[in-house]
Amino acid sequence: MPPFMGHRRLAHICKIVQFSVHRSQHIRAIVSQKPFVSAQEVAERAGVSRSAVSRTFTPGASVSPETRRKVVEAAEALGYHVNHLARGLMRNESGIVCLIVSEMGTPYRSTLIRALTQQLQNAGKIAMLVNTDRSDGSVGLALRQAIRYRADASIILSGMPDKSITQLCLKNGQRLVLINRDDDQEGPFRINLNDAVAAGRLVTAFLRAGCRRLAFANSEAGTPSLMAREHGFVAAAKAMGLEVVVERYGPTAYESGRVLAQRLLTLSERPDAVFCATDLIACGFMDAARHQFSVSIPDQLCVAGFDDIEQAAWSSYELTTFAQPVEAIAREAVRWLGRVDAQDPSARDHSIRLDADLVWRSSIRGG
Amino acid sequence: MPPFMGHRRLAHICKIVQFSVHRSQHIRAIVSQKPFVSAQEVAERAGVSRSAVSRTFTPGASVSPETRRKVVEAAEALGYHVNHLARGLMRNESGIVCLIVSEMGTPYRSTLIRALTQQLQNAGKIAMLVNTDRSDGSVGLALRQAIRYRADASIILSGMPDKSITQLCLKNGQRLVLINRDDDQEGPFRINLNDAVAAGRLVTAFLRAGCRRLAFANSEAGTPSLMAREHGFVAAAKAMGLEVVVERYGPTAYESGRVLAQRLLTLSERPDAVFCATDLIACGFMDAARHQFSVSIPDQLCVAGFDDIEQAAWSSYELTTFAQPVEAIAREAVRWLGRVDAQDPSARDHSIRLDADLVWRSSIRGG
DNA sequence: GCAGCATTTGCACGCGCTTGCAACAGCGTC
DNA sequence: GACGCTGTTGCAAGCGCGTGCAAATGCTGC
Repeated sequence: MPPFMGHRRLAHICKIVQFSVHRSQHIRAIVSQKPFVSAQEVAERAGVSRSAVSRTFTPGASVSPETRRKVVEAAEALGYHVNHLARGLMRNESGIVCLIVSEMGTPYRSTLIRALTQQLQNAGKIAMLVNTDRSDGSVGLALRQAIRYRADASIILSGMPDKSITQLCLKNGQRLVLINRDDDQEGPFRINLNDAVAAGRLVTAFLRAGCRRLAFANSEAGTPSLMAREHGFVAAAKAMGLEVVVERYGPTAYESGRVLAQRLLTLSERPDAVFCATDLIACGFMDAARHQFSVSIPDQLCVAGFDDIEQAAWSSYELTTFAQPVEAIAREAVRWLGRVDAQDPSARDHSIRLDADLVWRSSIRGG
Repeated sequence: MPPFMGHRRLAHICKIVQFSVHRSQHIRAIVSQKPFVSAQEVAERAGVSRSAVSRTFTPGASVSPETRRKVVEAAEALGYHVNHLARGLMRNESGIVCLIVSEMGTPYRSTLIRALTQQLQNAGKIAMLVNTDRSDGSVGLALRQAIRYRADASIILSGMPDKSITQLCLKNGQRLVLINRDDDQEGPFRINLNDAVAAGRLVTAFLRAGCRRLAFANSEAGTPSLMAREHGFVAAAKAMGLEVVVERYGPTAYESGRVLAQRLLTLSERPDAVFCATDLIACGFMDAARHQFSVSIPDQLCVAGFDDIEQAAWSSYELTTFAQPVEAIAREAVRWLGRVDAQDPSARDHSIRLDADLVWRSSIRGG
């Protein structure tokens, strides 16, 4: 059985010909040159040893200005680029950080991805993106993929890994960051928001606007952060002596907001204030409320959301909402990765909570 | 000067101790175990040679069922994962595909990224994400990064690389895919839409709705695809004997749509049909038209967009628009990558055009 | 029992890179 | 002039893996 051989591999063999002659004679005819230039070739051209080349491209290594100049010159001429695969192999540090995320088409997720890639690049790292929209065990699969590529760390934006997989990662020297995955696992670095606190503050805002019949519109996803918002809201309302009508439906999306509006606005006692677990839900809710039930916002109904996606600021919505501190989240995540590289022993298990500031717009009276 | 040494490297040295004894005595005290298990260890545990392990994880290699079983068992127990860095080094094929994109927070871009990552994963590849929001030469930088990681290919969703950089990539054996970057460069695979044709069809739609005073709202980005829409629209209108008022402003974003509305709706001869180069622009335009100028859509003004982002379907907009065939784009891109892997010689330079279907919603009368 | 064959296995080399070590060059000092 | 010191360079080992080749193994048929 002829062994598999990609064409790029073939190209490469042209060099092996020095050692085993009888191969490659017909092969040489097919492909003329090997695709990448190696440090070896740069070294030859510059008239120095291969290690000199290596050192030239290693910050902090000891090279004389003269050799460096010769090397850089040769590298430039040949179009040489350090092979990060090989470098990662030696250094045992690939510079790759794996981003594990589902529903990356949604506004909040994509904004976070943008911020993370940006910050990672600033820190000299590079993002690898794994889509986990498919099956449910896919976070585990994604982490395995990360391990295969020897990613220095994985940042999980959606879903939850099994504890066993988490352990596998940590044992393999992978750093793990969980964003908004409120969890008690030891080991990973956890970034969360003060969801409950924020939600609580909103009750006062609603009261001040004169609302009395509060409702909470949630999805059925049951994510810890979504549930924290719900519980925080309900608890704070109860503390004020108010009941909250809680409705949950479907995925965390626009369409669900519409359905939730249908349910909540057809109640005999129609709510006059709704806190939607997410801006996306809020947009759907507002659209249905206005166009289907002719409810005037904020006159007859006050609405708030969470995330502060771009659309919340659009003048069709003018949604009062809590802003995800996206930049701060990304900064903290990347900063932790850097810190851990420096000093391992402590600081392994860590967790922070950030605040989500309320952004006032006109979907709530007063303000 | 003490050479730089990451902690993970230190961990590794614990094995070297077998060869050079006098090192690492104090090091061993610091870190106890090396992070990753290698094929060597699996081989030892399974009682076979290292090559047997390698072959077990190489599809199509010759291994007896018995050895395979032993190897898989040992690998499972040890938590072994093939090192794709090393594999990529040998095979000269990393499995990495680089996605180069700016403004990845916008709906259209993020949807495309989602589709691409999904398809790539299905094809056994993995996406590396490079954010080029920063400087302007950053596409070149991004491509260099792709070369450093020996990505099998780069897919460019935004910006345009210099011809020199393109050549560098191709010379280095990198495949290149340009999406919606209408260009005449040889070498890269180019996926484009029939922008002009689509834009032309819209003129008829506007006429059928009884519109006579046409306008085109564009950004100042000057992207080939945006300009193609503009020119296609203007040309088709001219063929019908109609002039088009063209206005351009700012980046391709919601805010620009608002400004464009301000400009176009304050004209003495106010247009009764506007084609916005992008859905995002259209949303801004509609919002300003309605809330600022109290224009009723579609009664007094017909609006169309391009992309069919999720928000276009929201009931605040109900925007008639051209759908980017996102899934088809992703499929074609990935398919081409696969094809090229198989047979290099021909098919290097290739280009396809896909159709953008018109999605009818209520922002144009009739339909 | 042995030649002939197909299948499996181990050896050894090399992918491109980093880095410890030793050798070496240059230079000031006693 | 010998010595020590600092800064630079080449050597060679090795990161974890794939794979050609040859040796080994198992099997069939005479």
